[in-house]
Amino acid sequence: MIVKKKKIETVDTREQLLKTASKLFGEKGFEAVSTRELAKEADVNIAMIAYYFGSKEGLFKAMIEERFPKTVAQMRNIQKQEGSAWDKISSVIDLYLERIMGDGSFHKLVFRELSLEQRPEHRELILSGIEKNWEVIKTYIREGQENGEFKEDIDIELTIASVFGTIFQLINMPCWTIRLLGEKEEKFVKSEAFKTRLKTHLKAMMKAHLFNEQYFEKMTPSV
Amino acid sequence: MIVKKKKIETVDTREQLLKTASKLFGEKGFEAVSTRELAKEADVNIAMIAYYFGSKEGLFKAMIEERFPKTVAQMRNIQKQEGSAWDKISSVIDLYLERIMGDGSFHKLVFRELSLEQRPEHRELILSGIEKNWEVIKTYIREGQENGEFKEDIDIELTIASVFGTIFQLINMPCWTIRLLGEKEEKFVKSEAFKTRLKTHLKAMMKAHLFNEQYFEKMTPSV
DNA sequence: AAAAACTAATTAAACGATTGATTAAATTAA
DNA sequence: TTAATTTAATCAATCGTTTAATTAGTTTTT
Repeated sequence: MIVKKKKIETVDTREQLLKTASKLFGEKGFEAVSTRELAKEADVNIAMIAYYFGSKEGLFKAMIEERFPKTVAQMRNIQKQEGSAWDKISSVIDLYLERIMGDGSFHKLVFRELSLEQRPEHRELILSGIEKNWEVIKTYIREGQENGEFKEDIDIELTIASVFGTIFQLINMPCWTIRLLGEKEEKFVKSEAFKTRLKTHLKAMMKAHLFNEQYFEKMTPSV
Repeated sequence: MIVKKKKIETVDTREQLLKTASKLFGEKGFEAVSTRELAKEADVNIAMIAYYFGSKEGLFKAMIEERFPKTVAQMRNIQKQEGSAWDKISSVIDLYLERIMGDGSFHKLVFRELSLEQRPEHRELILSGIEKNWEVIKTYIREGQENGEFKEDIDIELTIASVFGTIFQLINMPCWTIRLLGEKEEKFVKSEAFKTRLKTHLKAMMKAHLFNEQYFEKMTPSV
């Protein structure tokens, strides 16, 4: 009988490490954060990293693995939704933006890791975690093409890249964004005003790009 | 009379360090590359880093500073060019894609640095180096709006973010790109076939997004 | 023209500091 | 009592940097 014998409600320590890891790795990068700094920020003893995760890299890996399941669940809800293909795509954009803007440093970390030629096993972990995100959009663009809502000659994959690319460019590099917009403070990028502006732009651009002309003229722009 | 007194034909060492730094920092990130590894790859003694650049960070800084002047010069040529606003934007997209795809790891490095909350003085250095790039596009979109070629209600700044975001998403994270496209090898992202595909998509999307309908109907799609 | 003096470039070795990881002892809660 | 958790101290390895000595090309002196 394999059972956990003791179950103390400490809870915190492990969770604190995961939370702090997400924050610091996102802000500074994996190698730039020392285990001592991480433990101190989490208010936990250094040895706890090895105790719970085996190593610094184990902590990194665990953090990635335990974050993704949430996002997949959210995507499922959209798939059940009724409505036009455009309505669904619009919902995906909304959901994705809410999620990313609510947790900036984790997504910074994720996409920074994909740009590095290190730790291929981590990249694989991440890719399989985010694959669902673009598969959903792909499905809806196809759906829109089949019922004549969208143009036939759309490069679906690169269109997906444009959606995600726009978001990440703006959210993951706030210093670039405020410079582009002539804003003063980086926190502007996290504001509701900016979120709305980004949604408006993305949807306007995607409408122009995706819709067939006859459909487009019939539409009442909703934004 | 200010003259170089001694001129030994060593030359290489300094340049080798800059070149290797661009490559390794781009591939692995600044902190992940040790001075020993860098010196070995450059086939140069470690002490040469301090000798020419003062420190590892000095090397990083010098590398950034000495790379940007080239790109600014290229931009100037486009500004002289005659033609419609769209022609100019099209040229900027072409030029920018050629440049980035010809030197992947430097641009990886640049935009990774912008996503980090470290070394603010480096970020400032980079931002002032790339500011010209988007200012040019901004000018041309305005030009197109003024002569009726483009729509009036375009979010110019976020449109720029979409152009750069699309490119960086695809070029800086090749593992993501080949997964999205169902390709096998990462070198596909550097191929001429992919470059053409990306240009086609970007221009098609921007045409739909920017052009006024009446202009758009008159146009003969050139791609 | 040869020798000496000079100087920039390069080297191998070592510096102290910090890294990620581990230990054995102490503490905690069931 | 017992096992899970936490602690402080320490490990060897590696980090970025510095040093003192050497090489090689240039200039000056003889």
